[in-house]
Amino acid sequence: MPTIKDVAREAGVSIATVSYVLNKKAVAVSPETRRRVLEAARRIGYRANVTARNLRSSETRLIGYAWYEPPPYDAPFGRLNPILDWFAFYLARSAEQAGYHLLTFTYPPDDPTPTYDELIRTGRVDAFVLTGTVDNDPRVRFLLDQAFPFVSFGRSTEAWDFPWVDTDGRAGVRAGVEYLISLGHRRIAILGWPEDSLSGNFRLAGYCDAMEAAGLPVPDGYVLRGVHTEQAGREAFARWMEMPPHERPTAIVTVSDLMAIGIMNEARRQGVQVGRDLSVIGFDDAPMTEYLQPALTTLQQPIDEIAEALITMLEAILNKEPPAETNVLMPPRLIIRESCVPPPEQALP
Amino acid sequence: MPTIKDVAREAGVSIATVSYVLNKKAVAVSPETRRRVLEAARRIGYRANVTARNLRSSETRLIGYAWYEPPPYDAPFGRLNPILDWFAFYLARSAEQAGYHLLTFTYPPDDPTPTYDELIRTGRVDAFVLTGTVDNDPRVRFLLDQAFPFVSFGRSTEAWDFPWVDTDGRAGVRAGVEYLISLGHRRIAILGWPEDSLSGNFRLAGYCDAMEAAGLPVPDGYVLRGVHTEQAGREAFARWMEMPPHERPTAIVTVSDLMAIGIMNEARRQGVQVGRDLSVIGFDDAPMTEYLQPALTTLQQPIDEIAEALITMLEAILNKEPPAETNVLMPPRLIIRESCVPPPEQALP
DNA sequence: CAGATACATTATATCGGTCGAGCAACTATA
DNA sequence: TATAGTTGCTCGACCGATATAATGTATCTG
Repeated sequence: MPTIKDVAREAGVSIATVSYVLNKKAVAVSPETRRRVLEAARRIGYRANVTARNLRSSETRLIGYAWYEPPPYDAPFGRLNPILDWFAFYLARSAEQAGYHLLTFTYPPDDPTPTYDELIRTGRVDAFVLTGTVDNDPRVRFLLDQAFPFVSFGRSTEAWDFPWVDTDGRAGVRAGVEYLISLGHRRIAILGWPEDSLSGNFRLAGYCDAMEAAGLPVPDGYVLRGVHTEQAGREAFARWMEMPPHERPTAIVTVSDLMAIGIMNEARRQGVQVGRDLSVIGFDDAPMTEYLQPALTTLQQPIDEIAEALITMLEAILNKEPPAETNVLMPPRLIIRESCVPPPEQALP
Repeated sequence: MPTIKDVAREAGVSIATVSYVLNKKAVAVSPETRRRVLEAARRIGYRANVTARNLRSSETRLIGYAWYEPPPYDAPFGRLNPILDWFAFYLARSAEQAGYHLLTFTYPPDDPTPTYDELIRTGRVDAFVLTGTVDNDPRVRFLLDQAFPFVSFGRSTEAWDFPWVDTDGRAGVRAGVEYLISLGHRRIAILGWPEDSLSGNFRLAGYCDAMEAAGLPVPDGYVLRGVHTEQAGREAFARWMEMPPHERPTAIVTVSDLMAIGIMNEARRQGVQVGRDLSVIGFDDAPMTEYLQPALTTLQQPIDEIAEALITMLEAILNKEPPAETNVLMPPRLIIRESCVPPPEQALP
């Protein structure tokens, strides 16, 4: 590969001049010299070596992004992560527009900090983007502690002040419930995540908002919680079916497509036809959900916009400018498909 | 961050000695000095700066891996890429074990070479891993031309000699068809990809292998082709339903889960019950396919092993050792679920 | 015409490592 | 005892950029 020396020799100037011309800094260079340098650089196909540049400027122009460690390959429910693959794509693209690249790495799920620590100490990256943050997240704690630049897709412990962008699950679920209400539903139930799930609780709050605003009752048993599995969806549906017909929900909101699928599957097994007798809303717009029978109405996270907002935020931080905003909520998009219909005349069979 | 100078000062030796100790090179260092250096490095938490090391050794320890450019976010069928997200994870993990990291980047789908060229010329990466290679792939051509190190998940033009690992789609589909034959099927059809698809043709060849080996006829109309959409699956099924009942296939093999879903959806629409009246096999084991009704029997690509094999290959290439093998086929795993059953007594309704 | 000023360009230190060459001090050999 | 070889460590070039300080040259001023 040609170096700056080759360009200098070719153009008959010093390497400093070449550097000035190519970096268009505020140093006077005669038009003739500039032309000669540019021409020489073009001719020999010169491109500045990033490693050398990075060493000099003590940066890397690399943003660390960790994959989730998936459960063992054949674990049930293990291979469902419908959002993050695309998120990484949009993140990479936004980063490139800002002159950065993504360095993707993995870490053992039990203890992430040594991996982050090593990347910091060896000067591998300039910053991190976190995903899937939870309450009391050890990565957030560690990076805050180290005062190392990062942004996060997702919130964490409320008292911690750090830059994040998150899907507004509360507003999203609220919009979903309002949509059901607009279809005529009054008996709407929700299947959430366990109580220790931050985002699960936000989404649940959105349900409560909408029900309260519409003056609809939330009877005992309408709010169920379960882990992120298809099985949990089946079980929740079975529980609702145990209620007397005139008390059963006519519509169900969930916090994930996977759980919505469980509900749909169990409903079919029990002879309840989703999209006719029952309405269901998922969350995530996972691949394939549009091909379910009926196609699933769901809340799509605006991961493209989230990625862009995160990079904008990170850029400001790395340039030591004050970021415009450091806590951004993005409303999900309600993707209307076939699984929601007006409630049937009489209660469920 | 502490540098090698800090360690040298702390230990009372020269930076060269520190370097020798820490890199355990074959240079004589007294046990006492070694101890002092190690102790000093430990005490101040020294880790060698990778940028400096890389500049000196003119390498980056980074492997470039490009994402597919997905179609616009809301394009139909656009967000289906069930394999590559996990592949990237396994690739990153294998790379880390070999002392490398993954640099992920994107490129405009119409012209990938400038992006690859830029990464090469700026010395951003040491090598590339390609995925989704096609016949006459411009990236393969370009990298071969530049003699830049790379390995590929997937084959390309047969005459080109380059290192690749691929799923043995032929063996996989053959195994799938043999499984159907073992269930008692004799009228087995296949839905493949258009003729210009390399992997589609390999998979089709596996179908022919199995049918021929079992002495089963392949009547006109049993081999259909279509693009990678759910719609293509629906259309293929409709075509088969136009055949006289006693000629219709009792089992269908496909080259992708998405097309299998199309077949299942159209079958349901026409009152044919998959998993009772008809057997269907997919390809990929996409997320969610296990929750379809019936759960889809499919061929799972061993992407974890493929990623590992690719990195092993690449490591040898980068160390300028002759790689053990440069063309490796990995058989897919047949994931048996509910969509395949013995053929019904009489022909399809 | 000396001296100041602006402009254009170059020399060189620097970033933080690696590694070949070289130098003491000590041991082995003739 | 002189020479050669070994061991243990240091010096300094080098990787390829960037940026500061210095230098050379032309122009302007008094």
